[in-house]
Amino acid sequence: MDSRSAPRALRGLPSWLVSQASLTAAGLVSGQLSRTGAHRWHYSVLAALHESGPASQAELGRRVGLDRSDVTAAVGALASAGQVVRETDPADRRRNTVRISDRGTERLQDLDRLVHSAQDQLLAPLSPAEREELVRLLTVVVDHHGAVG
Amino acid sequence: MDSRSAPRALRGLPSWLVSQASLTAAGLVSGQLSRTGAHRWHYSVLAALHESGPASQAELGRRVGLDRSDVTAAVGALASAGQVVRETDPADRRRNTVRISDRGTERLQDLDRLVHSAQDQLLAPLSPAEREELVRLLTVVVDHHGAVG
DNA sequence: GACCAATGTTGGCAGCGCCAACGGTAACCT
DNA sequence: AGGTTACCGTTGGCGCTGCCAACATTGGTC
Repeated sequence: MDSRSAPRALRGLPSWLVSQASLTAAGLVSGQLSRTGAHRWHYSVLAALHESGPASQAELGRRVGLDRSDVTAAVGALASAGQVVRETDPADRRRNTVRISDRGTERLQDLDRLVHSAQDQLLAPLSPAEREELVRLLTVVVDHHGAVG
Repeated sequence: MDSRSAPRALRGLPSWLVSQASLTAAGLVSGQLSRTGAHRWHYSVLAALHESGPASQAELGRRVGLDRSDVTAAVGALASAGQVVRETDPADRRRNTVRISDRGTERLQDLDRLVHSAQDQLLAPLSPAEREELVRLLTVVVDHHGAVG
């Protein structure tokens, strides 16, 4: 589609713009990650583990905004690939403690490069100052609804 | 989820922010529209027809960024509800000319109110100037990829 | 001990964007 | 005229996402 031909009623709509932007963003990120056969939650989960340390699956889901059921699948896949270790927490046998492995850390660095290059593609038409401002505004919006709604 | 607890690696990612924002935006819009049993493409299609006049389904799809197959379903539903009239173009019998009906125009006004109130909810934490700037930045990004990619 | 809450897992659902294929129609071109 | 190419609408399907319901297990609470 040539988005510039879209109705002004849509083009002026923040929800429509953000949805279109999200679509192209997802395409760019997936495009980059697919070069190594990775998916988006791959990166999210590894990044969360690397940054905030081991966690239960439920906790992990809260961090990155994934449903428990989806975390189960994600962690399962990562564990099969040896990028993550899953063992039941002896202190609370309901929990599975998940921690990132060395291989997972290496993997994360690869994905990091790919994801960031996708960001450059996405924000290509914006100046550095504009990119910063966009991130700021989106953060305000997301935080507001993450906390309130 | 409390998005403020998300890993900084994700929180700083434009693609992640835009995806989260899109998700809440879609939720807000759907929430509003669901009060009248409408969907998002309902509004898109009616708005496009109202603004740019009758069009074939393919043309309609190009305008609002919908696949031909999805336009078929959307127009079908709108036609059953009497909000749109679909008749084969005598000048080119491949085409279905779709035009908005009076009932469709009324309907559009209702949806317009609902959609705009959802925008207010979405942008609640932003000042008018910030809202304008966000729309501008998103428009630049969307236009760039709509034209290039 | 009885009750409630949290966890992980499985299975399913709906929306969205996308693609493939088909039959019907139109335009082009030699 | 015929053949090729391209467009159109329709149907059916696929994959990804986010979500919810159920269940069994385990922990905490009264």
